[in-house]
Amino acid sequence: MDADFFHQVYQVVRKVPYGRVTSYGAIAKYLGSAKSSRMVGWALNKCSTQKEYVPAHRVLNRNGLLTGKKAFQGEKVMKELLESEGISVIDDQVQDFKRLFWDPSELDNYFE
DNA sequence: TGCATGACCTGAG
DNA sequence: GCTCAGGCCATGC
Repeated sequence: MDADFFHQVYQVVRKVPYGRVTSYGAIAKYLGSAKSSRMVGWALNKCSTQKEYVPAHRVLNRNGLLTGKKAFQGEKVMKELLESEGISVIDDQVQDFKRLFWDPSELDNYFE
């Protein structure tokens, strides 16, 4: 059972569609702990310790800002990854973030 | 054991 | 509309 808050974050992030991005708050809220949005960041910070790869580059803050780029191997890696998916990133700011935003609640269709 | 910090969000002034 | 403060849980010294 993936009762672990961290593990749940990883699962949700892994299910983020290609070319889409989500926010820490959305994940936290989806997990039922909107106030614990900080933990989402911590979870992703440890994502490197996980065996399974976690597309943390698709997770941004509420403003669509690449706040966690520092946690990556290279600060530009996150930008490269996003651009590689067709997402425009300017000054660590995702363009059309509102449009590319993907809410985890849509997973309810696949979950049960 | 206790204080401080961290990839944040929400509410109130 | 913008700014300040509070809150959440976990990790580090």
